[in-house]
Parts: sequence; structure tokens; C-alpha cells
Amino acid sequence: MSPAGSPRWSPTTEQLMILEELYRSGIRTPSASQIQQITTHLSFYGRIEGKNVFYWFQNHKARDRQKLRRKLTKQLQLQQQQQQQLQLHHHCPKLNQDHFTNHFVGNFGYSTLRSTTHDFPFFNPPSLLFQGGAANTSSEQALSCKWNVHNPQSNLVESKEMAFCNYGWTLVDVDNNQASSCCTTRPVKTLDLFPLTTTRISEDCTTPPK
Amino acid sequence: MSPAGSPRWSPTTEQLMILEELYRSGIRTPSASQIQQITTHLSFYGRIEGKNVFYWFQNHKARDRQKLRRKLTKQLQLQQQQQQQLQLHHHCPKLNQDHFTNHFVGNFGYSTLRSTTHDFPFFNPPSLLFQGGAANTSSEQALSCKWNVHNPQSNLVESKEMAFCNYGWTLVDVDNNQASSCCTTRPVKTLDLFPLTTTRISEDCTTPPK
DNA sequence: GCAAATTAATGATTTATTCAAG
DNA sequence: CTTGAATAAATCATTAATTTGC
Repeated sequence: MSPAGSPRWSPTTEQLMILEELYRSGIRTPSASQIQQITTHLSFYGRIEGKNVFYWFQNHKARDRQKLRRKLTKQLQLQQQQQQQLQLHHHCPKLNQDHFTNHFVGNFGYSTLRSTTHDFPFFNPPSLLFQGGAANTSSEQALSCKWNVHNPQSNLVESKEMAFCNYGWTLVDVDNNQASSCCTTRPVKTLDLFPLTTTRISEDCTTPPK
Repeated sequence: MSPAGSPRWSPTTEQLMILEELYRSGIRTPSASQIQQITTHLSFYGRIEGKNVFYWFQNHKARDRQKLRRKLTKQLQLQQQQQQQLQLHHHCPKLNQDHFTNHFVGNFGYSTLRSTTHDFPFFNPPSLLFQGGAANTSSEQALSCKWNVHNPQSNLVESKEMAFCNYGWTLVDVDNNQASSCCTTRPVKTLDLFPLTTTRISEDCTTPPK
């Protein structure tokens, strides 16, 4: 029933574990090069394509956020309920200073949580990686585009290449092996994503965080 | 000041005219192959990349919808205002049949328009096109992915290829030169997008619609 | 007329929502 | 119900119109 091609990728346990490891390590929106490297690496454990890696991170990030939001709104509701219950039970016993103070503190706590929901405290920027060769410049008329750009700062002509990333296309600076400057430039470093053999992965993270 | 590389593409007049022509002809979400063909065609009039075409359609469609929505809400507001004014001036003169009829017709007109906003009456499905060769199957490990899928219906193994389209990646059925069935399958026909020489474009639409 | 300063369009990204397979 | 895949909405950022003062 599923000999060669299932219409939809489903990650093997090892693939999932590695992906989650990478996610935990801070990677959220891998670049094209990263995706390629991850894909290559994970294809050792089973069929996988670049788009699968791409979508996995996309969804995982989104659903993390979603989970957080729900948690917070639930907390908020609980808090509000508790407040109401307090008010109900005590039923305006005196309308004294204490009453108002309590109320205010409650609201304050709420708005704090809200703002936390918006700018997520997602660790440090992702640790990036670029291999020596980068994406091999394949046939000219392929679906990836290449072009040259004159950099007024360095007064040099850099060749750019379109690669998929972050929905749609993203630029890959071919010369520097670096994410293009047209995106908000994040600190891009040359780290190795897989410095060890992957056996180290199966250390203790047997239960993926629910 | 803008010799080779501007960080952002800005379409030439001809390019714009052709794009709008295509849009008017019904194309909304061109497939990878379409984008490639359009890009090739438009590159005759100036620098252009596949992603530009892709984004252009994305944005144009979205902003069309937006425009429509605003128009309709404005209409709605006007109608409601008029109704209120009517009620103020006439001030329940008789509460007769006519009054209610009027009111009802107003609301009816609105809700009809609303539903129109949702499932857009965008003409017929886009007239598609696929050239003979399609995307040449370039180097194996490039940023586009290829794989095989077993089709239970035809009992054949089809090769698929990832191409960019509709945000992120989309499948291109290499064997059939046809958009993948994983997307909502629209009637795909083999029509020529540019049957005539492009000189026919500059007929009368000298002023792009503001 | 013509540049500096604002504003409006619109190209490019990111985030949220939806669909559908398992 | 989970989650891979796809689409739509919202947002950011740069360019082009335009206004304004000279």
C-alpha cells in the first residue's frame, strides 16, 4: 500500500529527533543552505526532501507560538475567573483600598503576559552554517535564478542566486556564502551543524516535548 | 546611480502592461512553468526574475481583493447612513409596507455582495500553458528536488519535481507537464500564452489603469 | 524649475489560517 | 487529533509620486 511513494512525507523517529534537536538548538527559519545540509544529513535515515525540512520548521515554529498563546489565554482566563470568584465571595465587603489594589495588580499581570506573547522570547538567533561549496550553480535556465549585483560599499560585483527559503524565494549570496543583505541581516556565522556523528543525538531526548 | 543592481525590481511599462494583460485574462496563481515562461518572455523588456513574476501576481491578487473589500464596506456604510438618515427625516411617518421593503432590499444587496467577495468571480480558470521541454532536469542535488511517485490509478511511477510556486515549493509533474494533483486540481490545458508577437500588446492601453 | 520632504504604491517577507492525509 | 502541505492575510521596506518652499 505504500511501496515507494507516499503522497506525504512522514518523518522517521531519528529524523524527528534530529529536527527537534536542531529546533531546540535555536534554529527557526533555516536558510536554503541549511535546509540543503539538513536534508542531506537526514536522508541517511530515510526518504526526505528539502521542502519537508522547510515545512517542518515552518509548522513547528507556528505551532509552538500557537501553543504558547493558548496557554497564556488559558492562564489569563483562569486569573480573571479567580478574580471574579474573589469578588463574588467577598462581595464588596468594604470597598476599601485593598480591594482596588488587588484589582489593579490583576490587570497589570495580564497586560504583561500579552506583550510577551507578541515578541516571542525565542532564544538567541539561530546558529547558522554554510558548507564550503554551497549550492552548486546548476544549469542556467533552471528554476533558480542568478544575477550580479554591484555593491557600492565594496565596489565589487557580487553574484547572487535565488534559492527557496522563508516562503517563496530568498537570496543566497554566492560569493560570500551568506544570507543576502536585503533581508534583515542577522549575525551569520560559519558553524558546523553536524560536528559529531549523529549517534550522539539519541542521548536522552526520548520523549519529544509535548 | 542604478547601473546594474537595484535591490528591488521595478517593472518597465511594457512588462507591467503584459502582466496586467495576463491578469485580466484570468491568470491569478501561475504555476512554476507559467512563471518561467512569463519570465523568459518579459526578460526581453528588461531585467526580471521568476520571483518578481511570482510576487507580482501574489500582490496583485491580494490587493485586488483588498480593494474590493474596501469598496464594499464603504458602500455598506453609505447605505446604512442613508437608511439612518431616512429614518431620522421621515421619522416613522407611517411604518407602512414600503418602508420595510426598502430596508430589506438594502440588506439583501449587501449580503449578496459580501458572498461575492469570498469566492471571487474571477472569470474562468486560468488559461495555462506548458512548453514542450518544461524545466530541464538539472543536477541531482540542486535546490529543486525530484522523486518518484506511484500512481495507484494508472499503476505507473511518475517522476515529480519540486519547483517554486505559490509560496515555497510546488510540485511539477514532470511526466505529464502538468500541475501536481496535490494542489486543488484545476482544469489544466495546453494553451499558448504568447501566441502572437508581443507588438500586439501596445494597442491602446497606453495609460495603465490608475 | 528643482530638490528636500511627505505621502502613496507596491515589491518582498513573515505570520496566520486553512486544507487534507494518516 | 496530529501534522505535512498550501494559501491567504498582514507586515515590512523601498521606490515612485506628490507636495512644498525657495
